[in-house]
Amino acid sequence: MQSLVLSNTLSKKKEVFKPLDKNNIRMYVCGPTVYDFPHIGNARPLIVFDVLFRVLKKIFGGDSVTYVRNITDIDDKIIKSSNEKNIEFKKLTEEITKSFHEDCKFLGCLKPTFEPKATDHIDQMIEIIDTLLNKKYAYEQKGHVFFDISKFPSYGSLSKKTIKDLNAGSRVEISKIKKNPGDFVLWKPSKYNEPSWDSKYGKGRPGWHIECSAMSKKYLNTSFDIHGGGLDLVFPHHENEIAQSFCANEKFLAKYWIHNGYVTVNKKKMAKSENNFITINDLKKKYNGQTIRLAMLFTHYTQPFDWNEKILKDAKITLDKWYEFYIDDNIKINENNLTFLLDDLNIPNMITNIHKLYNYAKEGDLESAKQLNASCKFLGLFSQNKETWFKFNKKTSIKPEEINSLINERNNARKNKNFKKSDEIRDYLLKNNILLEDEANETKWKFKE
RNA sequence: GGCCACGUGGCGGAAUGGUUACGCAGAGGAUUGCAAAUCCUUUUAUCCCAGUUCAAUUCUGGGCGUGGCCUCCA
Repeated sequence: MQSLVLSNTLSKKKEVFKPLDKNNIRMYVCGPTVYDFPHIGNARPLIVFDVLFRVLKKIFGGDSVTYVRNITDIDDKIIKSSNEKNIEFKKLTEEITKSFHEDCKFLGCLKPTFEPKATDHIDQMIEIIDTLLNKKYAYEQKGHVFFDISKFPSYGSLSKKTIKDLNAGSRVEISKIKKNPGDFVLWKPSKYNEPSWDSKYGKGRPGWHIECSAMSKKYLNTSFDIHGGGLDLVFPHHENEIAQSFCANEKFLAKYWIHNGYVTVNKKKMAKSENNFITINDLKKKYNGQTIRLAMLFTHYTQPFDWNEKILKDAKITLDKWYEFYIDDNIKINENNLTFLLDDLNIPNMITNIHKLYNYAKEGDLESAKQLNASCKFLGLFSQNKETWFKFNKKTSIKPEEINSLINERNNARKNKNFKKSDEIRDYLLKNNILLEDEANETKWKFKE
């Protein structure tokens, strides 16, 4: 099999994936901060890295891949949101986590190997902070512990920034208690009514980035293969993770840094703060998870994905076609049909290939139909059987018996050349989402949408 | 202000130093009472200007445009 190639943010190039240990492939992907319901921008990394997880398992064997996706269940936004809703922060994070899990399932994502929570790893975070303090990479100031970025010369290597550039036009008010404006907090004091943990630096809570360094270390060791997430995490989150992990462990954190492009709306980044987001919850009411999944896979993961309804319609039409050849059997994908994914997860090319398989299948080629199924299943599609798929979300007020009797009535009218009546019946059914197809010997019906 | 990414037909979207994918939509035809479905055929594109080259959409430089980051963000 040809080797897997991935776009590495670190080198800004496509690189051949060479595992640190081919019997133990390790991938860490930044999961959600559970303060609000996930939107489709959040869905993209779930889907992208789910496909990568499947590819790695296929290449190296299912038991040789460890995929960690954390849940950040303590941070300022969580505290703010729980205060606003006047509920305990644990209650909020549990509710959002539950919803998040439903969304993952809805989108056809496999469960990661581990899904650690930040609040279960406070001790591990404190351990790293201690190390950084001892090594003088961090300093204490009024109950805070800050990472001193001036002590880490290669700070900014991932995001191609320099400390000098960062200071040039900062839009954030410069904190007086930091040595450098770019220093970031490892530990901060909590107010009396905020969640807090005891530490030698005082009662407080961890800063934003330290949880990922702690959890990746615990589950994947100090160095691992792939670290992934959305493009907006490159700076400062991943940059800071690199700094603190490297300085604490004196080993590189991850070899391949993989980032998915933004989901945009009218070319503008989808974000909570822009108020241009659509939650997965909202979408559930209207679309099947596979439709959303395929729509997102139409675009290469490094490119921006501009959200619009036309793409969902295209995805639905495509799946309707492909599902005609659904086979209820577990068929293994062959190498030819998988190679597209090895080239930096070129799913658009894989989809083109599935269209070709579809055309051969239509000509009666069973092997193509089988590989169409295998390809779709590999991408996490075809998670329902054919019958359930075509019934999904179909609404009509007419009972099947009535449909059949109307069809009979119409066909009688057609025999008597009473086309006015037959067209009336057809229009009536169409208004109720029933589309008729007259074949040689019988009239078939299906849902229009 | 600094840094970065992107610009392909009506829409979505790959790829490539030469032969210009693919899907949706559109057009014409077959078929049909008319449709639908199906089948066949088919139109339309590489932001602009230079340079390198036998040849550039692809490489280089400049311009224009759009977007992103500069400690909320997937």
